[in-house]
Amino acid sequence: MSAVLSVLATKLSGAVTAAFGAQYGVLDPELRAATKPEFGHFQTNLALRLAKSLGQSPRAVAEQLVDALDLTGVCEPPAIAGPGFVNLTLLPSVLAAGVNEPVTFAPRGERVVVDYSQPNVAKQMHVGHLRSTVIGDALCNVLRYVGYDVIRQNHVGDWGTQFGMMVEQVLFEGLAVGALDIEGLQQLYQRARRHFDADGTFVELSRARVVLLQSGDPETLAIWRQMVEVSLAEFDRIYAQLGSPLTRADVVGESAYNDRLPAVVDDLMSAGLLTESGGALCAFLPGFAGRDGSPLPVIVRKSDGGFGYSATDLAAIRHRVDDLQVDRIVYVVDHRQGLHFQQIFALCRAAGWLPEPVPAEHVAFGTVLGKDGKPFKTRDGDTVRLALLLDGATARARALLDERAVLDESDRAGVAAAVGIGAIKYADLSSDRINDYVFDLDRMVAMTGNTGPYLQYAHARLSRILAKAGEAPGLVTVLNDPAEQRLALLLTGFGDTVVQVAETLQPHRLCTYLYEVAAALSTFYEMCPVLTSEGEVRTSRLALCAATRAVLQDGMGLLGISAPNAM
RNA sequence: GCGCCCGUAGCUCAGCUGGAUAGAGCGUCGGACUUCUAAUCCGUUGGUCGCAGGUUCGAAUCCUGCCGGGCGCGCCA
Repeated sequence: MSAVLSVLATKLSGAVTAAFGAQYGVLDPELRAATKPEFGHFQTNLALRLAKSLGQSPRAVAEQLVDALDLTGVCEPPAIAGPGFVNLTLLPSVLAAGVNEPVTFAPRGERVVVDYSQPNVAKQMHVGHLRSTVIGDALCNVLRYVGYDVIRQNHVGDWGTQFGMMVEQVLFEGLAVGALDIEGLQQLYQRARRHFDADGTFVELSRARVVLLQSGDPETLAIWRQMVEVSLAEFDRIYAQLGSPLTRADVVGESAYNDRLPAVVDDLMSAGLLTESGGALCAFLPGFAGRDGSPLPVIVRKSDGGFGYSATDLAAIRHRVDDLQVDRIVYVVDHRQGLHFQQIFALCRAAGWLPEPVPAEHVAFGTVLGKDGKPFKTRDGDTVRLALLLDGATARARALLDERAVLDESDRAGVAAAVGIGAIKYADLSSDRINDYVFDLDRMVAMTGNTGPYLQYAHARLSRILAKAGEAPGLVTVLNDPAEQRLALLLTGFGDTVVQVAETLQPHRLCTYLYEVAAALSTFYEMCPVLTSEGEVRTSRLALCAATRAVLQDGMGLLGISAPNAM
């Protein structure tokens, strides 16, 4: 809570205690942003809440509350309105102090793992990975900002039966894997798949090859490593283009847990949590039922003796809790895996691997759709390559920059990338992640309304003003114009908004907030001349510009969107 | 069949965890550039919050039941 809000909350609680007794003073002061500008800055609904237990009318309660409330030096005299709302309006000086006060968070001494992006070796990254990566980056930034020690984990799909098949196909073709690119790998996979479906002998060889891989056969591992390397190199390029901080150091693929899988089975077995069913080792947990009402298993070890993805996820949780000592685990994975994570979390709790105080959260997100309302694919039904989408957005941004011709040629490429990529990211982040959304470049790059470019434009305007002013900004002291007050009030809410995002893991709340700031800035920009104003007003407005620019820059930074100084 | 999610203006979405006459953008229509970048701003238009009950001072928000849509439900991840 911002300093201003906590002062108000304390005063309100004090007034309630004084007027009605200590038993009511502990209530949530119900401080909310005013619903309309004419109602002031904040409102409290305490009087309505208290009316019943006190056996008095809400307005009578409100009057007593206001009588007991001393807000001298903080607010205008409080006003009672409607059925019993108490409206509070901060003094301009208090509002100014709130803007001047920097937002800082002390380290929490808590560690969080964020598991996200999760592309698959030998497959092109697609829009699903885009969502996970963009949302995951934003959440990492926000969590770190509010004081968490953040560990990124990219749980790359680099292990499993398909690699036995692929290695076998490589040997069959006598292929030099290192010479392939990601597209070549994907085609190799498809050839292997067809081979596997058509040739029984190849099936046997593939299965044997999986065993060789998992038991560490040098030749098999060498080929597998080359496939991983080709894929990681491609992921590195995409992350760089996307502006994601993910690196090789964050990659902890499924293969990393291979050595720990037997222990997962052994320990579950000792704990009496495993049942043999159809040759597979399964955990049946209360509350999970399948299609016909029969118990739904978590398959920990498959009937062929291999480990499934559940075993890997279980091992990962143990590693994170025991070795990384985390206090919170976050998975940014599409919503279709909701049931899977419920089962994994429940099993870990049952096994005692995931202590009660450590929350494990599935940050679910919806599907990216094409304009036809179906999952986003090419006309041929293939997944759309991420690199091409990013190029497309950047090209459109470039076309707009060329048209406007405000930037030098040499600056346009960099800004076009920032704007194009920013547009895609913002479109992904700005509505509640649980919703599906339609990938429509036209709309994203239209750059009008609630879009990334709108925020960037506001920031660029501020950068220009501050550069032209040519002086270090001072402090906000004068807030007379309604446009100034509106902007200042919004700026004081930055810290609270970021905290909310850290709690709910919903980045769109930050988007909504930043859009409101940018819109308020635009109005201020129209109504209040800065450079041509004089004296203290000019100084104060410059400071307000600097504060707004800082919030926009920090906020976009948290979203993973860069803010050019001109566009 | 069971479970999770979604349903708010013509379209795309918010709605701060129960508060005032439900808000933005796009679109429509009408204004504002010799003035800090008009990728902007100001005004206008537009809703039976899927439907029906319930809870209470008060419901888009919480509960129940329906309707419509998406997704998931044993060896893929």
